[in-house]
Amino acid sequence: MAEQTHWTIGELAKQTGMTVRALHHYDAIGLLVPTGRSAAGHRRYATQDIVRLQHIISLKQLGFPLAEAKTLLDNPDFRPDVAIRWQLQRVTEHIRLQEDLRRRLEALYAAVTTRHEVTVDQLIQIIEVTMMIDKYFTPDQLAQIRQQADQLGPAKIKKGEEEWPTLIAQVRSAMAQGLPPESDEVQALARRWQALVALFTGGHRDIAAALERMYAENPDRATAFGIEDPVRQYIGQAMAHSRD
Amino acid sequence: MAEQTHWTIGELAKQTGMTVRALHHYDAIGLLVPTGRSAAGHRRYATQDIVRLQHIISLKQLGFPLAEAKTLLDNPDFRPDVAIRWQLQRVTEHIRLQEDLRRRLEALYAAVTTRHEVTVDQLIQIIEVTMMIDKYFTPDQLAQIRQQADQLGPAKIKKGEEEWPTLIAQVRSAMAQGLPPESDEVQALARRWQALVALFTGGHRDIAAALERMYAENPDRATAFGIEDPVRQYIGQAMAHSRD
DNA sequence: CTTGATCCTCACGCACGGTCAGGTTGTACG
DNA sequence: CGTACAACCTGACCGTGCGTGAGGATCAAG
Repeated sequence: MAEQTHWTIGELAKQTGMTVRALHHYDAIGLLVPTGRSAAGHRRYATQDIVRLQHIISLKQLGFPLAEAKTLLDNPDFRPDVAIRWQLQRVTEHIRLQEDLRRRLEALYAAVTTRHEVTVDQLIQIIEVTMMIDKYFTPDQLAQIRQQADQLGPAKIKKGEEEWPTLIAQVRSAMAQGLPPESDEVQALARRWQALVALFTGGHRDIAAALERMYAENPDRATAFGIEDPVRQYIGQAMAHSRD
Repeated sequence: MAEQTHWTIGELAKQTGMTVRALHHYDAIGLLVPTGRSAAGHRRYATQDIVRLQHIISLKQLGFPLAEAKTLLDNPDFRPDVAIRWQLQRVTEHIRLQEDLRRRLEALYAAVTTRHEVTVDQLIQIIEVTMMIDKYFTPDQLAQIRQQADQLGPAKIKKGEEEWPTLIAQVRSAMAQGLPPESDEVQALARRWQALVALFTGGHRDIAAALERMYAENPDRATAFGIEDPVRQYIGQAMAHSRD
């Protein structure tokens, strides 16, 4: 019962869990060229080929590209620690990006499931809003906003949201009547406006500023919320006056 | 100064930050076919094309494949929440796999940097050991092992590791003398063996069992550590006897 | 009319094999 | 010795999302 000294490609595949096609590929790119061939051209793998294949599989499982596995295995004077650290950095960076993505998808999923029967157009709207939010607010600020929302609770949030249309209508009406921003009536509206903003921003000045910047730079979005540019500028002047 | 109503491919690319080549590609796969062409065959993009491109970019940033973006944009009656949840699952699963990878790479990096001047062959050895460890121990068990290592501190670990060769040599010598496993001398060795194992396993029976199984199923690895199969079986009998 | 920028259509390349297609060899059985 | 059937061979296209030319036509400005 002599030990087997060479194997066919199918035997090797079965032993190692690779596919025959993969081994063909490794042969084609010079990563694992079998030691011999039979008279009819069938690949014959010897012990050293098996060892090398094990090495290849190990490196592959660590996410190394095949080309780099080849480099490593062909130059024994390579610095493994450098290679590993490099690979580690690649993977870490990749994970960071994917986690950003997951956060966005989760925010999106939450936004979509609170409404029902969302159309694709609405979905795109929501995507663009969440993207924009990521652009204008820092992660810190987002965390503060969430915290403030938790403190308020759903009921108060709903009440606050419902107050907006009324307030905007009143501002628009004041503007139509030609009332100056400094007038007592408009100043009262400006105070209510600021209070409502503070309700959601938790009183953080920087968050309110980022919000203002977002609406200023994206008038379309503001209009979608009911605030046309003139309205925004009008109430902006009134609030600026009250700050003096 | 009339509003522009159509754009060339270059203008669109500059506006949206895409490359001309990408827009060619989207045209080729039918994802974004320009509304018109000039007499000479140059692509002319109209307003609705810009809107659609914005949508495409949004979906792409969420990691949707282009084919799926096409499906979504072409069937307005698609269920967005389903699509998002599906995408979320894909991303989550992907992150999980990448994190497994990172854990392995970190363990590997730690193992490599504690030695110096690691050759590729040694690297492969280490990779195979860490892979095997992941196979035989549950994450829980690995955490317990790490905890035990932290409790011991580097000095005691080193001392324990240095004790192994001596002990193995004594066992081998006892075996060569033909001492039965039940003899007092061998029983003493077995007790020291168990104590040494317990030092690293923190006394957890399941971890010791997994370790035993790992060595039993990978005699090569055991031999590399200095424990040939006969030695392992001999001391195994001695320990089994002492358990009765 | 010339020039330089922009546009067009092929067509290959990348990583890692999956998946046929069409043909040859190896091996076990009768 | 013939016949199956399994296993092997090479060659080629496919998917993902474009990058990167090649080689030629068109556009806008001077």
